[in-house]
Order: sequence, then structure tokens, then C-alpha cells
Amino acid sequence: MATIADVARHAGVGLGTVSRVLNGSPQVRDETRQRVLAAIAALDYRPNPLARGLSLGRSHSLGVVVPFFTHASAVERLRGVVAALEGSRYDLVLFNVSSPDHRDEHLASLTRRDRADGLLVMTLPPPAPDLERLTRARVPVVLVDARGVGVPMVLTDDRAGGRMATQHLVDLGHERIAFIGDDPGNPFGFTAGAQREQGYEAVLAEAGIPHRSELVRHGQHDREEARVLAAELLAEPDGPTAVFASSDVQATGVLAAAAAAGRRVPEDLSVIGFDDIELSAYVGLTTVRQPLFDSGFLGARLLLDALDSNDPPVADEHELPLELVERSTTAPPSQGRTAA
Amino acid sequence: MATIADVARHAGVGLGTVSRVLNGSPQVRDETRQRVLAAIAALDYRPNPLARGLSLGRSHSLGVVVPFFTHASAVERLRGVVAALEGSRYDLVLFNVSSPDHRDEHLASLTRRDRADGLLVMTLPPPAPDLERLTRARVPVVLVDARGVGVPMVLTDDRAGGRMATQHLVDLGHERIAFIGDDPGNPFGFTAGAQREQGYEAVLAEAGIPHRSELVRHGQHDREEARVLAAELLAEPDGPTAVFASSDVQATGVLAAAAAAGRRVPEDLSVIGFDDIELSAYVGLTTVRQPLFDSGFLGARLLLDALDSNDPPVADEHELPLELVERSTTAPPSQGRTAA
DNA sequence: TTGAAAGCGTTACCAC
DNA sequence: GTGGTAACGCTTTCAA
Repeated sequence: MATIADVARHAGVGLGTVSRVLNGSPQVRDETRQRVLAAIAALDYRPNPLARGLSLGRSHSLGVVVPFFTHASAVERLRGVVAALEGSRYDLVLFNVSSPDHRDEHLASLTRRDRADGLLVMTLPPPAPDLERLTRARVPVVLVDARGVGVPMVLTDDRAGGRMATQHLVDLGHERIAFIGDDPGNPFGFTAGAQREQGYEAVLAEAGIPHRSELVRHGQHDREEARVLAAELLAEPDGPTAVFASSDVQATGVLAAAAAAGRRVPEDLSVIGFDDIELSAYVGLTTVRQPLFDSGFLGARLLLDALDSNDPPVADEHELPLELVERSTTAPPSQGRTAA
Repeated sequence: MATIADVARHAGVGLGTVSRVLNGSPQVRDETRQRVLAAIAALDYRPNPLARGLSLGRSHSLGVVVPFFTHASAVERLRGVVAALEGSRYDLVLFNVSSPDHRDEHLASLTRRDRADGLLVMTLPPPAPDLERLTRARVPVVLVDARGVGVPMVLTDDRAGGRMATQHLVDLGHERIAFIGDDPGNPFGFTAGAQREQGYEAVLAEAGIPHRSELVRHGQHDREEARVLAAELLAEPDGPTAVFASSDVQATGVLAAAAAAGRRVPEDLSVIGFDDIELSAYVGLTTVRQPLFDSGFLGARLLLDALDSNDPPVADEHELPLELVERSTTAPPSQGRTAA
């Protein structure tokens, strides 16, 4: 494989000149440039990114730290990132996170630009010390769907979203409204679920509906656990006529529980989710849509801009809009229904 | 940030010794090793992967070349890859491919180990010359869901899968069976669709059912296009009582067309897909399951093994099993049904 | 405008 | 066992 030295020799110039041509330096005589370009073409020369990176002190890649396995929404966000990176000369390095230790280990090893020039951290709020170390090391970080101090964030107002969902059910006439959300003590420190729950509580209070704690359940963010919780809820005397699940993944668990319990949706039970992941449209799930693709896209753009401008990114909050998507899993409660 | 030189100075030893400790060389006196380890800890030293890579001639990352946008199945395969790489010290670099040019460009820039030590190429059969260049450059390549010469492949027997799906419909009593598949002239050169179609034709022939070309449609591999094709099919006089869609994504398009045409599934129309992607279970789609996660996992493992053993991977074919998954979108044809 | 050389942080070879 | 040094392939500074 040809190196820059081979090109120089072939073109009869010095190393530096080839490098200058490569990097578009204006101070190269046109005739010389042509000769170098010809040599590059003749030898099919391609710069070695490793060597370039070592010399420049950066890796020309972008790290995405994401719980790829656990959340279906992560995939759609990732698609947005990929789209933003298209044609950007940055490689995308995927750091999957399956536990908090795992995340911390990644974060610790990324405090230099030798693995990634910038970091996009999704959904997992990084511990403050890690974040601080990163910014001190001048590794730009953008948070998507997570909060942290001193860094840009791409967010949605989960509390408002929780309100939207609950208000929709209240407007339909529901009063026995259950909530299924993430475990507040979840090891990763996700807070979206808790915010959505606050929205739920606020709307109930405003509507004068008493908050019944037996209608609120928490569990891991997965379908199966949500199914079990929903089954409990449905077995409850004076159980819910509607369920607000804190994510679409969990909502599909509720749907499964309803089917197993012989409840028709939406006639016997209304179900609303959150996210609007791909499958939600297919199953006709009413949900609060958050712009997943856009969030990844915007996050990546912010990171690229920071990298271009060479100074730390502006620690703004970028709030993306939420939207109620009415499909076919919500309806007014049927009259005179009694608990199973 | 501390370098290896800082550590050496701090421990009062030479550069080489630190490097030896780092790389677990046995020929270091234990007392010295302890001193070096202490210095490493004290300075919170971490090796620079860029420098290490330059010196060693490899990047310590694995490239995955994948049509991430276009195929839902790609995501599940990617999950398998991520799982296999867990704890392997290799970074995962994602090369999304949105056009053939795009793919070729990637492939060309990956003929050295400076961006990726090995390549996992999914679904897109790389042109033979590219493949040859790669193997000549001793960059190990593993193909998943694609064929090529001289490299290991992780495959399923798509023709057999096509047979399974069609046989299932024939066994149920269907005779007017339509097929919706990928465009045979698709720019990427996907062949899975064509193979599945061959299986379809073979079973029809064996069952003595005449092949009606107006019941076979081809289009891009997406939901919307499949929906349009299915709508045409359903408008056909003497139209199908069953549709075999070459992928689950396309099958959901058929489902949408059926709903729009007022056909009940499976009473008025049976639908079978291929892949068993995540949403298939949710919508109750009968399908031919292929082990997507496993294919990514195995492909990555083969690549890691090749990288470990330092010689080119054995060009075996690894065939993964297919399985018919009966859910609720297929049933015997209703008697005396006439075309719409 | 250009060439030579130092430096980026590591590994590996060669002495001692 | 261990230290010094060349080499990996590039960018950039300094002279010319």
C-alpha cells in the first residue's frame, strides 16, 4: 500500500508538499499540485487515518453511547444520527451500554479524542463527574433525551407529554386511569418515566380525580414486565378503564395482557403509549409521538457543528415538540362496566 | 494526559518496560511490574489506541457494512453483532450503505486495517473485484446474508424458505397464491427475494397449480410499495386468496392493502411473510422465521476468530435453520369466494 | 513555493 | 530483564 512518501517520490516532490496538496493548502504551485494529484491517482494512494489521527490528535470518528438493546426507540434515534453523519467524513462508533458500570467504563475511556472526537450520549444521563472530566478534556458531548450540566441537550418535555396522554383519556371520559412506568430506582437513572408520571398526576388532580396508588405500577422498561403489571391491574377490583403506559414497548405489553384477560381494546380498555416507535402504527396504538429520528439527527448536527467550530458546544436546551397521535386503542369508557 | 513516557519516568524505568507490562510480556521482574502498575494507576494512564494502532498496523475496530435504513431486519442482525463484540476490545464502526456507489466507496476505503481490522458485510453482495482486493490486502471479511467467493458466509436457504411458505399455503388449500418480492433488477443485487420466488414456483409446480404471472409482483423492498402492489393484486379479477410476501416489511404492506380493500385476514385473505422481525409477533403475522440475531452473532464470532488466529477465515458456508411460525394471518380459503 | 526534519504515542528489535 | 532506538504514516514548523 502506498504511503505519502511513495507519492512524494513518484511526483518528485517532498513529503510536505504532498501533505499540503492533500489538505488543500493554497500555497502550492498549480503545476506541482497537478503532478502530486497524478501520482496519487497513479498509486491509488489513500491517507492512513490512524497516522493522520495520531498526528492531529483526533480520530475522525463520533461515538454514540446508547442502550441499543433495551430501548426500541434507540434504533430510530440512531437512524437520525446516521443520516446526519452521511457525507461528513466522520466514522460512527457504536458504544452499546448494557449496565451502568458499562457506561462508566466507556465514558472513562473516551476522555481523549483518540477513540472518538465527540460523544453523543443517549437516554442515559452521565454522572456529573464524568461529564465534567469530558468537558475539561475538551471532548464535546451532546446529550439526547438526557439531562446534564454544561452540555447541549436535545430534549422533549416529558411532563407535558404525560399530561397530553392523560388529558386525552380524561377528555374521553375516563376516571379509573392506570399508569405503568419505569422503575424510579432504575440503575441507569432514566427520568423520562418519572416526568411522564408527574404529568399524569397533575392532570388527574386538575380533573378532580383522586389518585389511587394501586393503579400505578413500576417495572423494568420491557414488554414482558409491563404485561405482568397490566395483568395485575386488570385483576384489581374496580380496576382501570384506561391505561397510560410510559412507552410504546410497555403499551404493547398492556395490549397483550388485555387480550389474555379477554378485554377488548378500546371497548373494554383504552390504552395509550409514548414514543411512536415503528410498530405503533402497525398495531394502531394511540400514543404521544416524540420525534425520535429528528432527535438523533439534531444531536449529531450539534456535535458536528461543535467539532467544526473547534470550541465547546453551546450548552443550550433544544426542545423538540410532542404530538398526540390518535389511533384505535383509545375510546370513551363503556357505560356501567364493572371490574372483572 | 499521561503518555507511556510519563509512566516510565514516574516508575523510573524505560519506555520498553512499560510497554511490556502493558502487553503482559512475561519477561518483566515482578517487582518492576508492580512499580509500573503503580505508576499507571497514579497517573490514570490509558494507552492511546491511535498510536497503538499505527504501530501495530491495525485499528482495533470492526466494520459493519449494512443497509441500516432500508431493511428492518438489519437492526436485529446488528444487535447480534453488538452482543458478540461485547467485551472483545474491538470497537464497532457502522458503515451505512444507501446506494451501490456508497457501498463501493466504503469497500474501497477499507482495504487496509487502518479503519477496521475486519469487515462484516450484510445483505449486500460485494462485487467480486472488491472482495478480491480485500482478501489480497488480508482484511478478513465475513458475509452475512450474502454470497461471495473465497470468504465465509452466514446464510439461510432462501429457496427452501420460499418453499416452506408456499407449501404452508398450499396445505391450507389455497390455489390462487400471489407473490410479492424484491425487484430482481435491484441495484444492490439482493438475491434473497429471487430465491424465495424460486421456492414459490417449485411448490406451485409440484402441486400442479399453474403459475399465473399476473399474480407475481416485484418492487422495492419497502412497506408502501408492497401496499400498492398488493392493492393491484386485490383488484385483479380472479385475484389471490393468499399472498406470500418476500419479507415481513412487505407483508405488513399487504395487510394494509387488505384492510383498505375491506378484506378480512385471514378469512378473506391469507398473508405470510418472511424474516420474523420484531413487529411480526405483535401483528400476529404468520411467517418464515430466520434467525436474524444469531446470524449477526455468528458472523461477528467468525470474524473475531479469524482476527485472533491471524490467518484468513475459512471460506465455509454456515447455514442457519429456517422455521415456519404460524400465527393468525393464514387460514384455509373461504368457500366459493369470488374476486372483488 | 518547497524540502527537511521534528513530533504525535506506541511497539518491537537490538544491545547490554 | 531492561533501556535505547527505529519505525509506523502523517502534519506542521522552520529554513531556504
